[in-house]
Amino acid sequence: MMDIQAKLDQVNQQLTLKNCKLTRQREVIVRVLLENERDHLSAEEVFMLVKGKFPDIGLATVYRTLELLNELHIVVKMNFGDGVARYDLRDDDHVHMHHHLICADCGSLKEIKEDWLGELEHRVEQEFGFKVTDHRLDFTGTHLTCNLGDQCKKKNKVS
Amino acid sequence: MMDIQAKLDQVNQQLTLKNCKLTRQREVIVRVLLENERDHLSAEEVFMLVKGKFPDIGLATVYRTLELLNELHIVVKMNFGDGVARYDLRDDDHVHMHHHLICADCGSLKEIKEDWLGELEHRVEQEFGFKVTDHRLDFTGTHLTCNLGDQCKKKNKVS
DNA sequence: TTGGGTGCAAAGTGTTTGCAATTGT
DNA sequence: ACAATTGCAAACACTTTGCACCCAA
Repeated sequence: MMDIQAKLDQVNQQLTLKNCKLTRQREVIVRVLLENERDHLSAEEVFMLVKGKFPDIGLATVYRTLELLNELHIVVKMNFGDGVARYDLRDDDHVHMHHHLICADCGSLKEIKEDWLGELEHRVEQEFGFKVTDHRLDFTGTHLTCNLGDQCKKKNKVS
Repeated sequence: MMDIQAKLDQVNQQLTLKNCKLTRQREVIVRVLLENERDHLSAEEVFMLVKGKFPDIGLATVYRTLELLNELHIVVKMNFGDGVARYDLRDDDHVHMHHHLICADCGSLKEIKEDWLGELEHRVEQEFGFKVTDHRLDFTGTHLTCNLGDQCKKKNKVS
């Protein structure tokens, strides 16, 4: 996990390359993403969190910034099928997406940080002449110790 | 691949269990899905195709039917991140979803019918105490022989 | 016959866009 | 200074819902 200033410098550098500016709004958004690396925040959630630090921000700015950060490969835009896009800061050392365990009972989401697909990607390249640049692997099911209750997000259940 | 009447009977049987009726609209929708098993149709696409055989159908009926068929596990509802849900008739012999190759150049989508994840699912169960009931595996990249042109759907490109 | 199903139009989502005002470099 | 960026509101695209009428069992 990088420290905040280093990350901001890195972001600023990438923005500059694209003739873009590091505004206060964008800075706050990056900070919020950094402070919530564990979650997969939706634009609306980012908006709420950012509003705490910068009340005048508009939702459109959040969408525009997240889209921009996605193009710069600073965040990954994901979609778990619940109708909202979710955004994650991209690790520098992990080119590939993490895998996910989605609990059908409580809707919770766990990340697996390892990359389990190296071999399969090789196989795809061999058998199908398809050069893989990214992948996505989600498992749906139930974790046996599912603690329904406070954390239960059944309403947000995927698919 | 089942014949049409057999599939309709099977659907009818499942509908009956849920106190639902096999209406003409529902029958036409199932026929359309059966005739386009290779594609991953969106609701709108199903609507267009159904309209050819049953011009008076309403879009809402298509959505309601696809949702119903999804609940009955007759179709799978998928989401490739392009903002539309897509629906596929579920194979009887393949419990799990197929895997997908999504070409970043032309947006085309190829299916891999094999299940490559048996071992990984076992590992998830062991290491995380998570019972997998379904999964999803998509690879993004480019196929070397990408024929841009007629088939190019870049506009619909995922993510 | 009657409860489930339908079409239509209106209402909901989540997201994008046009524009005048504002801001970072 | 001036292009990039912002907030707002309106526009969008996809999907869901309320309701009076309709039809399959």
